[in-house]
Amino acid sequence: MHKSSKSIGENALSSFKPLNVLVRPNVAEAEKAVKEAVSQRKTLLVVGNCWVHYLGRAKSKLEPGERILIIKEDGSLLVHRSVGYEPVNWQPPGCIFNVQAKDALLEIRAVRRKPAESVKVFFDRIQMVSALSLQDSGEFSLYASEEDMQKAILCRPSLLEEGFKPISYEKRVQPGFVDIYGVDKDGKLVVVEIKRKKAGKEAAIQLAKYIDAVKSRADREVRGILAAPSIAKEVQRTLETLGLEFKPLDPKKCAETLRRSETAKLAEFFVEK
Amino acid sequence: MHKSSKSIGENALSSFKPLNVLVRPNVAEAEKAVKEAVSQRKTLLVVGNCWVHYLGRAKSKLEPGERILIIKEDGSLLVHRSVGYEPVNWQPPGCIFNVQAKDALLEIRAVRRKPAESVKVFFDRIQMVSALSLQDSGEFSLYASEEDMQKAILCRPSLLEEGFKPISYEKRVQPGFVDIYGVDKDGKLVVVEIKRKKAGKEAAIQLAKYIDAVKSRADREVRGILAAPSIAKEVQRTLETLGLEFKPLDPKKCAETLRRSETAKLAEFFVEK
DNA sequence: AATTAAATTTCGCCT
DNA sequence: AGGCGAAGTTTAATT
Repeated sequence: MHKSSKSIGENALSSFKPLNVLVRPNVAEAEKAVKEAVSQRKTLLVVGNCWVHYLGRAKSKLEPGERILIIKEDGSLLVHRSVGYEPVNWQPPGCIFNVQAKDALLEIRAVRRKPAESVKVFFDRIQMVSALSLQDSGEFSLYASEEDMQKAILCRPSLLEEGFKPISYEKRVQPGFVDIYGVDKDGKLVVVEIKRKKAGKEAAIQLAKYIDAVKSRADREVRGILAAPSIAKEVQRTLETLGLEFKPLDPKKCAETLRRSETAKLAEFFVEK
Repeated sequence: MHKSSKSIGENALSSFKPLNVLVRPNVAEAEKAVKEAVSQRKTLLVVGNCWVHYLGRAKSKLEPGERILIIKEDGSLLVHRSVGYEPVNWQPPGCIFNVQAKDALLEIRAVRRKPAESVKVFFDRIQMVSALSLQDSGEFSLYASEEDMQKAILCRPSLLEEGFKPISYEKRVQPGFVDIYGVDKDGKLVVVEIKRKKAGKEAAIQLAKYIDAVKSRADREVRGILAAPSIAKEVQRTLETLGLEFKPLDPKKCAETLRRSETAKLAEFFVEK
C-alpha cells in the first residue's frame, strides 16, 4: 500500500457516457433496445408490467405486476418488486439470454447450465428501458481499508507482534513508500508491507525491494513482514526463500481495534474532564 | 381455492401511470426528484457516479464508480454494481431517508434503528433519476400454486390420506366451488379445501359452508379436510369445534409429486412405444 | 421479543 | 470441479 496510488477519480474525464433511455416504448422498440444491450454486454434496466416463470432448483410463478428487471454485464438477472430487500426472481452470473417479441409481448429468457435453470420474463407494457455502460473500478473494502489496517497497527503494534515499536509510516525509500517502519523487541529494524486482500507474488517482491533499499542505507539486519489476511502457498515459499515473514492480519480485527481505540480515547477524554 | 377467482389483469385499466425520468440531471434537479420520490413513498432509481459509506453491524467503504441505487416503497435500499448478483451495499426495509445537495454533491442517507445502521451514498454525477409508482398485486407462488396442489392430490390421492379416492374437483355447490370432492377408505364422503399458505379463519369457515351444503344434499355424514402447509393454532381449535380436520400439505412436496408423475407418464410413453 | 431453521441461499477458499 | 464454512446473510416460523 502507498497512498500515492489514489486515483484522481473518473469524474473529470468522462462526463459523456452512452446512455439510452426509452420512456414508454412499444414492444418492438423495447425488443430492439434489450437485444442490443444484451449483445453488447451492457447493464440493462427494464421497468414495466410483467410476469415470471422460473424452473430449476425450485419452481415458481409470479403473476402480473409492475416490476424492475435488471440484467447485468456478467449475465446475472434480478427481478425486483416494489417492496422487499431480496429479488422475487433472479439468476446468478453466467446466464445466456434470449430475447423475442411476439404477439405484443416481450419475452426475456435467461438460461444457465449447471444447475439447469431458466427464468422467463414476459412484459406486456413497458414504462422504461435503459441500457447503461457503467464504469466502475472503485474498490470495495469491508471493515477496513489498507489505510485502516495501517492505522490499526500503529495504534496497537502488538497486532503485528509482541514488542513491535513503529518508528514511522509511509516512509519514502527508493522504490516507493514503506507502509510501516519500526523495530522489534530485540531492536532489529522491521519493514512492514500491508495488503488488505490475500497477498500475491507482487506483494512479496515489493517488500523485498523495500528491504534492499533500507538495508543499503542502514547497513544492518532488517526484518521484512508481509501483513495480510492470507497468503498464497507459493508466495509463502517465495517469502521464505527471501528470508521474509508473513503475519496474518484480518481487516475485521483491525476495524475492531480501531473502534476500541476510539472508544478508549473517548473514555480518556471524559475521565480527564 | 376456486379458479373463478382469477383476475382479469391490471393491464387494460391503467395504461397511463405517473413516471418521472430525468436524464443527466444536475445535482439540484436530482435532489428535488429524489426528495419528492422518497417523501411520496415511490420506488426510486438513481444511476450515476457515486461512493458509499456504511457503518452498522459491519463497516464498509466503496470508492467512486457508476452504480444503480434503488430505494423501494418499504424503505429498503440497494446499491448494485455492474456485476454480481448481490448488492454491494444495502439496507433492509424500514429505513428513514435524508436527502441533501451540497457542494455539487447529492447525499442520500438511509438510517435505521435496531440495529443502528447508516448507509450514505454520495453522487457527483447523475446519469438518470427515475421515480416509479409500481402497481404490483401479483401473487408469487413458489414450487406450486393452489391449482398445482389440487392437481397433485388428484394425481396422487394418498398425499391427502391413504385410501382417499377423488370423485370430482371444482364441484359447484351452493356457496362456490369445492376444491376436491371424494370418498375415504371407508366410503365416507370427503370435502377438501386447499390453501397454498398458512390456513386462516376464513379457510375453516369456507370449508364448513361447503360441508353444510353437501350434507344438505347428500343427507349423510361428510368429512371436511383443510389441506394447507400449516395452520394457525386458533384455527386448529375452530376446526376441531366444527368437527373438521387439518392435513399438512407442502407446496414443495406437491411440486415434486407432479414432477414425478410427469416423469412417470413420460416413462410410460416411452415403454408403450 | 428472542431463537431456530431454511434458502432457488451466494460467495469465497480450499482440495 | 466439488466440498466446507461464513455472511453486514435475510426471512419465516416457533417458543
